[in-house]
Amino acid sequence: MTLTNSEENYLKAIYHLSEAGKKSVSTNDIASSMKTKPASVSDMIRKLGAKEVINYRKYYGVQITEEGQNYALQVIRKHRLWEVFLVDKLKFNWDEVHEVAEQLEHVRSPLLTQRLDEYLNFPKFDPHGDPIPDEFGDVKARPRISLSEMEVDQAGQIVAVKDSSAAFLRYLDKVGAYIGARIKLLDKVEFDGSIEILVDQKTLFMSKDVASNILIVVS
Amino acid sequence: MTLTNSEENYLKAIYHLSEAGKKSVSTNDIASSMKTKPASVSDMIRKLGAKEVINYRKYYGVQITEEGQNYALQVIRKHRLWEVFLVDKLKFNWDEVHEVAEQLEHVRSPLLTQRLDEYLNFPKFDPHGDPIPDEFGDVKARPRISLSEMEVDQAGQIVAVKDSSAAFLRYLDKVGAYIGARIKLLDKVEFDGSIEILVDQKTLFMSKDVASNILIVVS
DNA sequence: ATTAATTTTTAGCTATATCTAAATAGTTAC
DNA sequence: GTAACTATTTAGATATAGCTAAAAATTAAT
Ligand SMILES: [Mn+2]
Ligand SMILES: [Mn+2]
Ligand SMILES: [Mn+2]
Ligand SMILES: [Mn+2]
Repeated sequence: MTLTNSEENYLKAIYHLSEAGKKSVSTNDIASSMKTKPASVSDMIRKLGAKEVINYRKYYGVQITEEGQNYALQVIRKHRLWEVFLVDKLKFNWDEVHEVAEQLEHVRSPLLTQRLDEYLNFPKFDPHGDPIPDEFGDVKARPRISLSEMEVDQAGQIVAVKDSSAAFLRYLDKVGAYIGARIKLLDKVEFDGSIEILVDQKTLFMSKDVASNILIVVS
Repeated sequence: MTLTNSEENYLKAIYHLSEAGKKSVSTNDIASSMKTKPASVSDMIRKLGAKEVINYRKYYGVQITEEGQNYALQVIRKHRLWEVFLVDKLKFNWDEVHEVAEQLEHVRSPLLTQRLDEYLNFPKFDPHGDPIPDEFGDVKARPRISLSEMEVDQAGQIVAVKDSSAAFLRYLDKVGAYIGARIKLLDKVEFDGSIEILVDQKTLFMSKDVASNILIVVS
């Protein structure tokens, strides 16, 4: 069973919105995440339903099937492996990789995916800290919380970002926040949720909005 | 100006059939080279004409324009760079790369192409011996003749193959012919054009059909 | 110079992927 | 429990890319 590039993009969006198959997903949510119109989504989910990668009951949203999850995970695997390739081998900055990976993830060649994985030394995480599914679709899950959920005096390590947009990532570069950095929450302003953290002997202030897009493993 | 993937594939075919813009190309030739029908080609060349990458006069075939040649050369450049990547870095055999490169050549990212070129150390030829255009579309041309055109006792070096099909390349692997091999023509059968050559102290017999798909620089 | 053969184009159909506008189903508020 | 609002689907367009069958133009043969 094969999907078109566009079908793969929709399926991937549905997988992410469903939080790995846990929730059902609405037409409007798919439309806004894909930047298309609800009418286009209605057409597409009918097709994805026919191909049995989602269960679709008119007016009641969609659930991704087991088969759909496996398919989505293979696309995500390719996306993240290419991102690692671009950063590790071609010296792309982490804010330059997403769009290119959006294209590369659709290249169809199981041999290519396997060899790329090998060449990159079987990486477990992409440049944004997201886990890379293995060839069977298995993902190493870590218990992560967002920086905005931490308590004052708690320490931990930045392990991922929720937002992979160039604007956000360049801001993190500028202030000196990066995947792997050890941090400690120094202060939290109750009024607006903005925080003060310690990173590499430096004090950093950030808004709640920024903090909520940084993921931490507490330790 | 951007072309769709399908338009890029047609333009590349037209470029190759025209021998780098030297000849005009017929609808039927494009159709057979693209494995589509003449009716589909008529539609496509009308579109390519509108985008001014070819000159098209109904019933009189097409000529690729200057702009069309530059565009085609950039696609060819990407195709061949990816082939080098697959063979040099991912240990693909030379008969496994063409189909994958057909997909990768359409990835749109000037930065990717430039960095890939750099990463591969600015290769001048692909795994089949075809020259890789530089970023300006300039190609290093070498005076090559086919093995079937050589004279008895002439010596030279295999520099490229005309046919990149897996079947042909695996046959060459089996008999021990490869790009870079020094050869000498020992004998030629007038009746059917079949030949006998010396490669690495070994004598090899091959049909005219095979010999005409092997390109030589005489020396 | 006609006629015949070949090549090319056009007409009309299918499939994908998108859109806007209109219709309809479902949900919420009173 | 009906009215109002919101979400979703359907209808009808447009654009791409392919096909077959029929028409038209070019080229070749007599
Ligand atoms: Mn990404
Ligand atoms: Mn994509
Ligand atoms: Mn291609
Ligand atoms: Mn090649």
